[in-house]
Amino acid sequence: MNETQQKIIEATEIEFAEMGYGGASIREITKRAGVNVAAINYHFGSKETLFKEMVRYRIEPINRLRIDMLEAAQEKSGGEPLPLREIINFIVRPLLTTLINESCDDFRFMRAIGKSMAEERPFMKELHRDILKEIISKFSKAISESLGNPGFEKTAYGMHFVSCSMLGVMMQHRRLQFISAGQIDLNDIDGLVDHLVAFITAGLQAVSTVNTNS
Amino acid sequence: MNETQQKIIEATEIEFAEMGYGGASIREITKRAGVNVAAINYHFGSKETLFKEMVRYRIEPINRLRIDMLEAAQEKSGGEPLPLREIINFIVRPLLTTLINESCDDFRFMRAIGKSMAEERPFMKELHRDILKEIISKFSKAISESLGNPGFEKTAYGMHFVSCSMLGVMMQHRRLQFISAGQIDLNDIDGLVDHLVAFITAGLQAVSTVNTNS
DNA sequence: GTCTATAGAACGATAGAC
DNA sequence: GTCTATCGTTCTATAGAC
Repeated sequence: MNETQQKIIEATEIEFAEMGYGGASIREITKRAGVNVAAINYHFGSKETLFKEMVRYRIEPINRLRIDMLEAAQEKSGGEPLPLREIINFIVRPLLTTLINESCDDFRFMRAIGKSMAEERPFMKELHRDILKEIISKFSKAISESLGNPGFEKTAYGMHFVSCSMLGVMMQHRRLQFISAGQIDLNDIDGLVDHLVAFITAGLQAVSTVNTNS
Repeated sequence: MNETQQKIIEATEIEFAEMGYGGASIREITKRAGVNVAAINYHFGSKETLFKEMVRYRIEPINRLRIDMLEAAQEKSGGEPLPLREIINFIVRPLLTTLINESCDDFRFMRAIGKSMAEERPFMKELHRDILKEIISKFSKAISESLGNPGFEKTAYGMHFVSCSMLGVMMQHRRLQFISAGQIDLNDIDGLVDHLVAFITAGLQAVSTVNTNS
């Protein structure tokens, strides 16, 4: 990827995070990137493929990291189920350490990826289904085993809430500053990861043992 | 609100849920509602005020319910802190029972409200700040007391994760069907509420006692 | 590979007839 | 209150000069 393409991707992230897919225009993106209007169609083919490229470009390294960490730990444990907290850490930490980057103080990586996951346009839903397939199957198996196979329904609710929490955290990150009256540093990755891992781990354990009266 | 306005609001919810604010056009909305293009500007003034009206129209009854339930329980307890699970139930149950309506099988209420909360346009952020002010202050006080006042940072992280989880659940509701391979009924409000309340309550308790090494 | 110019369609909003 | 017609703008995409 050359310098022009990098500048376009960066401008796309900002524009997408702020305006959504429908509100982001290639004219604004090229203006922000300081390149010509025709550059997007030349380098990426269309608005749609530009946004798909941008999402892949950010998500795929994260998922590779997650799977590597999970498989390394599984190999080391010799087939024994891993502690739940460790698995959740493999999901959360690569995401937040990659997407919160101090050199980018607007958190545009996070916000853009969050927006893309909330996007209902078919081409985006297909993209995410494709990107998340492997990670969902591997992690839900590991989590289910760690919880002692609590059953299909509880595992499904649990996995759902895990992904919902992370989506919310990505989309709403800057609200932490508002909600904490400025006392929490948005760049404190370890603080956020530690608290979020604790939240999700305990939540998941509770879901797997919830007593439904039905 | 007359019949024409109702039809416009309903069409706006669908269009907004699927396309976002930037992608939704008043032409598509009026076409879907079966009314004339000029009807939106006549009845609502502009695209912006139409979307604001729609959000208020759905959220305000929910927040009134939540606050009534909280204050009734507080009066009954005579100033004693309420059990955490009960408070979380007051936040979650009115939201999901109001937004999941069997007569509306596309879950457009939920998805539209979720999208509106993820919207970064200033007029939407202001609207939500205004709508959520009272509820955040009352519930964060109740939650903090119920947890034994764990300190500012932990309360802030906790409240943040509560709202993030609910936002994700609103936006991603239909993924439950995919993630459960069709085994979970999307209209099973009690099942969803029971599991989500368990998840959030346990998560919040864990956050309030997390041991950060910093 | 980068530009200008423009085609062709869709946009929000409104004026004015009925 | 509801319509048609239309203004002025902006959109994605591309053709063709350099």
